[in-house]
Amino acid sequence: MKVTINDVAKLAGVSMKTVSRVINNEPSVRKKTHDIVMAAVNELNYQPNLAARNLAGTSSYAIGLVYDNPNAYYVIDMQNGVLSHCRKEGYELVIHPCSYADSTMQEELKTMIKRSRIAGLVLTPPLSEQQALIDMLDEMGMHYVRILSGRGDSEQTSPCIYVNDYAAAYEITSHLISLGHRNIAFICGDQGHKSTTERLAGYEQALQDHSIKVREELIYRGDYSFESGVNGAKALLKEGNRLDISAVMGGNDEIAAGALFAARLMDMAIPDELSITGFEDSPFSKQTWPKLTTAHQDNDVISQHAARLLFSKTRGARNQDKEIIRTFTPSSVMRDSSGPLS
Amino acid sequence: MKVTINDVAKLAGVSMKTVSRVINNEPSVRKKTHDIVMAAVNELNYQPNLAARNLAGTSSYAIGLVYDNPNAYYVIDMQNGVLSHCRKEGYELVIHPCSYADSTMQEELKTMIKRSRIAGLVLTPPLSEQQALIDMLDEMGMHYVRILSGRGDSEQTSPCIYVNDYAAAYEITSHLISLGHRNIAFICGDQGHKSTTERLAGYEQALQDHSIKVREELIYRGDYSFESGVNGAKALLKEGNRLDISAVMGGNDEIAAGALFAARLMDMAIPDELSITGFEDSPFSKQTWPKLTTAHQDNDVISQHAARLLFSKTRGARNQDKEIIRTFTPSSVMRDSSGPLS
DNA sequence: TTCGTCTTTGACACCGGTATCATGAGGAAA
DNA sequence: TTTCCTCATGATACCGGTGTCAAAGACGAA
Repeated sequence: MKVTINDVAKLAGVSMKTVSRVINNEPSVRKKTHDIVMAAVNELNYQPNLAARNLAGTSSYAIGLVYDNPNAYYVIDMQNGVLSHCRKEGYELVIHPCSYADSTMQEELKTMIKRSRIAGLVLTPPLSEQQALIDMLDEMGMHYVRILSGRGDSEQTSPCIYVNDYAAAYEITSHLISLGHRNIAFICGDQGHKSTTERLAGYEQALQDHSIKVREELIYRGDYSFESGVNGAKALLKEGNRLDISAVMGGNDEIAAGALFAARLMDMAIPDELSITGFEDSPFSKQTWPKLTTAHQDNDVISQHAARLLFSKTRGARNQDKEIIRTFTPSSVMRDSSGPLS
Repeated sequence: MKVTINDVAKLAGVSMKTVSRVINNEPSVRKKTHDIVMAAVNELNYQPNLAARNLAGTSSYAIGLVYDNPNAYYVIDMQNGVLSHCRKEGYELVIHPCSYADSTMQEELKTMIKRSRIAGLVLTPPLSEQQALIDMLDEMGMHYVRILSGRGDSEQTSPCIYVNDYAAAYEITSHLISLGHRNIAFICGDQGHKSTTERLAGYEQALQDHSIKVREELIYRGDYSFESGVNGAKALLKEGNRLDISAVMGGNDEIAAGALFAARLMDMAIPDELSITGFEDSPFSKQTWPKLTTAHQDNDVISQHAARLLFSKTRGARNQDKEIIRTFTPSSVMRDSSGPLS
């Protein structure tokens, strides 16, 4: 029933160590031997036992994906990207959802790492921003790759993948300005998240570069939820406020969808009376009415890159230290929820 | 740095086998010994190495979640439910997304099972309906729990969790009828999926029970996508069709959202001119305008139950064979997309 | 006290690979 | 041909637990 390395060795007429060498692509194996062994591997349909490898080897064949993100689409994208790389390399993926507000989170993560002998971690925001967590991992000597909101200008010593939310927000804001908008409101996501700060910063910089004053009363601080979008839009657009808002930028698509909902409640025509934009290009941003203008970030590519980076650190110390840091900039997608100032 | 069972044994002054007995809750360990060992375990913060356990033991400490479902919310719910149980029991979860249309799917799954020494599987629809897959698992002697669309009336020998889509569709249809609707259209999801058949059957039965003839031309066969909802609604509501449709039931929320979008394109007021209903109660069904009437299925509970069922099969053969089958019936949630016939 | 029986504990092989180091084979230089 | 060196291969310990079976201990009855 189950085929072990010994069965392969016997069939190939070599020692098990040679089989081990072949399946691990180690050097010093004669081409001919290699072929004989591979033939045996294929004939028996041999699959190395992960548990045995993890137990015997110095580094394990499992990596972890740690996240605290309510966005199902985001999580799935991350998983799929990392997983596709794992399969290619014969690794296992251990997913670890957790809550960054939970005080036992660090201990639980530590436990998970010890139990499963994790070789490396992919950290997604906002966990990737938690210094205490990073310190713990450094102390443990764990390998990790962080996905962060940022501009990639800092000199990191650990591998990072930056998502340039600043530039994306700058672009969207500029777009709105080019459409004639001057009174542009911004509904922020969770306070304390780097993405919130970065997106807001991009927005402010774009305004300033176009000589538009940043007005604090146009900034609503909420969280990354639909409800926050509804409430933010209601508060900003309330009659009597006289803020003259002609465009609302949402911190993400959910917020934008909420703003859309609120606008509908207030009988405002989108985009004629009000432009609304989102962030992240979630699938549902194409399913709202009207379809959302937003910023597309390629989570598939990002997560695959993260996995690749992690493997290059984990495996041989070959081609290391180059391209430890990489920056992805989301690109704006113009759809129907934004239009010229009327 | 890393604590092994031997360290614990040494500290407790017993043999490693005794420690093994204690952490596995085996019988025949004196209370006093048990306490001494546990004290040592806690003091050293010992975590048994999963790889070693998997390698040495007869059954492993990993289960798999197999799915082929484009709905991110659904997948996340399933994962979380199963995962919460896994953590409780000290198991690892191996997620295995795959495509049921892919001819290599079965081989890949087999490979995964062999590599990771999976103790059991949770199968979600539509994979859980594939007889060839089930046969393969039976042949391998794998444990599995299936989540299926069905009414739980068949005499299954393997553990199943039924989601009674039939009853849910019946309920929603009846609701629409009670609102005065007579010409109710139905936009189906993927052909060949059990949920499609069941939901359609519930719809038809409800019509018949209210002496309304089932009209084939009111049934649009598409798939579980937003686009399908758009196209279906367009086709059904096309001017000149003269079908007199006053309500459209979507096979799931995405279809319903698509129908909503199409209605908007055609300038139809919802629910005044047309009622629309969905299925599944995805988060975005609360975020459309108007909010969708739909059927809520408790995926958290379902997936937790699936995991529990699997563990009871995997572990000791203690309390087995009772409640191999369980049926959950989604409950309808009335929101704003459905209203009385005007 | 002594014996038999049941309970508790320990010694040791084993799971299926990897790591280390020794050994054998083959080729170039002397 | 012999010597030396390098490359290819194999023998064996080991990773950290579990399973088996035998030994030791506890306890009641004779």
